[in-house]
Amino acid sequence: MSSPKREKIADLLKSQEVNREVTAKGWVRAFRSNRFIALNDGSTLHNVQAVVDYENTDEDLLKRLTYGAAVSVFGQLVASQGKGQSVEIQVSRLEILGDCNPDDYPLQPKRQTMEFLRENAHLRPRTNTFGAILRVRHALTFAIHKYFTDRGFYNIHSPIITGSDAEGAGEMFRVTTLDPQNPPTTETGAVDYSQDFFGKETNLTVSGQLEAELGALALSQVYTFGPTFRAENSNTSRHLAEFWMIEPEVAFNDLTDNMDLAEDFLKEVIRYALEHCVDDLQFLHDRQVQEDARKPQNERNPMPLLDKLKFVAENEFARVSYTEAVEVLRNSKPNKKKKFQYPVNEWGVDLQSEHERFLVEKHYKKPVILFDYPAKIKAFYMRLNEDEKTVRAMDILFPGIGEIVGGSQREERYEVLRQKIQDFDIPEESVWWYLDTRKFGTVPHSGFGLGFERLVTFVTGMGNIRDVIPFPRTPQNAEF
RNA sequence: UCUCCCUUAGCUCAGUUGGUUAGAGCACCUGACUGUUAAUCAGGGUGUCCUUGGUUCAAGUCCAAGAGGGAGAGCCA
Repeated sequence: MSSPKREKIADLLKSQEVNREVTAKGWVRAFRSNRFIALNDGSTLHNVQAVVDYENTDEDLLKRLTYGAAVSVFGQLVASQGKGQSVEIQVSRLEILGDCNPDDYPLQPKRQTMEFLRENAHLRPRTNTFGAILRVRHALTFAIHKYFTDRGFYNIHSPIITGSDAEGAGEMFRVTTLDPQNPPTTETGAVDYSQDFFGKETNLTVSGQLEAELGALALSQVYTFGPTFRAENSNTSRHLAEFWMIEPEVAFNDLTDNMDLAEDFLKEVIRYALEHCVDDLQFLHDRQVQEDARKPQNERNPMPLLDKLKFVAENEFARVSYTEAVEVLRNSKPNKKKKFQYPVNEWGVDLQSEHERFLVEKHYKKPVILFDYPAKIKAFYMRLNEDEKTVRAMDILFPGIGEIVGGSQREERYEVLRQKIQDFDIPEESVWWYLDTRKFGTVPHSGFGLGFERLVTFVTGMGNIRDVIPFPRTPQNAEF
């Protein structure tokens, strides 16, 4: 007798058509009363209840229905007699696909810390929390591609191995095939990279922006969505050594257009998640409320997850120039009472985390777009303003996350850019191709970078960025 | 890289002023019960108290160094 084709549990639970034979496969989440299997296959947060006729089932088989075991059930999909679910499967045939010895299995049907689950990153997708995160992460990935596709952007695949080290975005990982024990050397004793695979020094990319600009100056509207690598020794809940970045770049856009795009984009993908991840976000919302209840008042989230997401999706972001922000900070209570570790006294200082948090969480109480930063504290490629002191840069600051987007209008004037490259001590020959775009048919253009994991952290309400990527890469940790 | 905090059973945690034999819940094992929803009830403790050294009559507890983890800072997305 052949069983019907396996159906996803998400589909079975939605099914209006009962009293038919179905097959479900998944992992046991609970086995209650020697009778009820809570079965999960990751297609949804929810489990399907499979009811076993224990009186007519081999006792040894029932013993193998342990937490984590993989099973296949075949039987009638019927309306449930119990209260917790509308449908269930009356099992007529049960097969253990893979045993799971509970003595050795690290996961348990109870609260486990995210730190512990991180050490079991190979198994944590099987937990409710991590399953929900992975499904939301996927939905956001799709929403991003959809957003840009719907608006006529083209996805550009920027290189992962790069010969350019001019981006200035951070420390880079060297890519080489030379023998680390005994590399070829030049006459001066330095490593001779001309004998390396690419005939020069190469690194993993820290940003696809410069390449995206090349695309935008031909296709007008492009975006990258790829992995980036930073060898910074950053040990925080907001940094990864390997993360995914979205970098749209639009020809003919000025800084205001850029801010409009970034704000609309963020709201739209958050709305998409709210609409398409109802169960998972509700679960993460409840989870956060429970976690908050364990914390002291001052460490709790000021707004529960779903309210926070709706608030961001529905309200205008505050747009504040750097100059205004410095004024606000200078006259702020914590500054006057010397509560800031870094007091704000003069125009030109870089804003610290504590200042950004004050602006977002205390003063404006909503996402803030800061723009027109002092040229001295920003990258070489940003468009110099008429005051010659500020550049057309913008950062979007989110509550709890800090900087989620950093972007700018790019310097499109050849001579000005060339001067900036000199001022920043960047060897001109390493960016000749970038300068070429300003020599041949240059136009004003703008773009921004969004750290994907920071977005996922925000949308899922997780406290640590290492818990929104399947296998986090951080200093001293590349397990799995 | 800097500052602070943590490390006790498989997991989540308690452990008083340094004082006898190391504690709970969950998980697990044994049994009972069986339409349960974190099932329930009875019984069972499974331990290199992170490591090393020190103080002390006595260290899970105090001190020092190291390892691992976390939070914050810097850098940034």
